[in-house]
Amino acid sequence: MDHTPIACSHHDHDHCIHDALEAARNLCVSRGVRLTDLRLQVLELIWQNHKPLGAYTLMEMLAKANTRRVAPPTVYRALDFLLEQGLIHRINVLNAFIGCPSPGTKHQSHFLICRTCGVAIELDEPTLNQQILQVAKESGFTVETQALEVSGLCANCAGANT
Amino acid sequence: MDHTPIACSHHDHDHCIHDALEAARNLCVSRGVRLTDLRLQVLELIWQNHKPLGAYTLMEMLAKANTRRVAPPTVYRALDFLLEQGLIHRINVLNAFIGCPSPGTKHQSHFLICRTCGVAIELDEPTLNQQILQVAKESGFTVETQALEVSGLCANCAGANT
DNA sequence: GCCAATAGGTTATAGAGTAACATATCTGCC
DNA sequence: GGCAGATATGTTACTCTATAACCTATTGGC
Ligand SMILES: [Zn+2]
Ligand SMILES: [Zn+2]
Ligand SMILES: [Zn+2]
Ligand SMILES: [Zn+2]
Repeated sequence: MDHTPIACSHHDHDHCIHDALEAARNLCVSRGVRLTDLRLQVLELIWQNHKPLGAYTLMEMLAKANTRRVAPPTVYRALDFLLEQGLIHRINVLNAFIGCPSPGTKHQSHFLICRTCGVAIELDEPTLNQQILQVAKESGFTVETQALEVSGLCANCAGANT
Repeated sequence: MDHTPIACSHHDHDHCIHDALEAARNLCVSRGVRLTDLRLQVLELIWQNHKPLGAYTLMEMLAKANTRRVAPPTVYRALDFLLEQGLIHRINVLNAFIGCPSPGTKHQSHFLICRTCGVAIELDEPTLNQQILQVAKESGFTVETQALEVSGLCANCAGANT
């Protein structure tokens, strides 16, 4: 069974970017929130590839793209907005941010993270979510957010070593 | 079904501390590594309760306990040692560290974290681990480490609100 | 006792994130 | 259009977390 994630495959990534920005625009319109130039630009930079980017990396990228310098609070506010709207996720173990391929649908933050190439693959496994909720319930715990961060080697990078 | 975790129950916590330090001593002896005064003291401080503590909080506690000031690298080196030996876990979402109740047995880092009282409950659910490995395998991903951090309200804190 | 290895001390700095306040931009209303 | 309140961004300064680099002390085998 070969379910190689798109992030690890050769693919038309312009398509990923386009879809993500389109979905973001639609969501923000439907919610009546403002996807400003800055927010859109940060989202676009995050989607440059399937690897999580740190806030300060994004700052540098913004500085190069914009000529103008951007201070930390500016980029963090944009990131906060994108997080609130579910357009990106935060990868705690990396202090970094990555675009969500399915914003709008309520879901948790479950990732496979390759330590070699840096790709982060978002999982969509309702049964995993269910089992986590079940385990928490047995301890009388009320779940608000989940973060599953699995680190290791993606299919490409594991294959390269054999 | 009431499986209230020990961390959320009234319990003889001296017993928790004693067991943890005893287990640590035994493990380090059997592995031929040195559980120095500093490392033991840091581990003991971490075990003061069932709440993750930050490195700088530990530094302050050390300073008070020791009279001598301790600089960041000192405490981080002790933490690195304890992490390597599996005596503590790192809670990424909090940038904090917590004692492991079952060191020596190879296992992953799965926690329920209460946002109100700060308690972190370590899960021991082999089936959850298995399911995560299965999901990763389907993506061709080689798992090295897992970090599941579920945030919400523990049984005590959820109950207090009703 | 001596040497190599390991652990800890010290200083400085990098990296991540926020508080507080000023300015600009947008939106709805007159 | 012009105004007022709300929202968004700019700016400065700072806190918290973590590590690099180098030096000294301690340990354990020979
Ligand atoms: Zn893509
Ligand atoms: Zn990879
Ligand atoms: Zn206890
Ligand atoms: Zn609680």
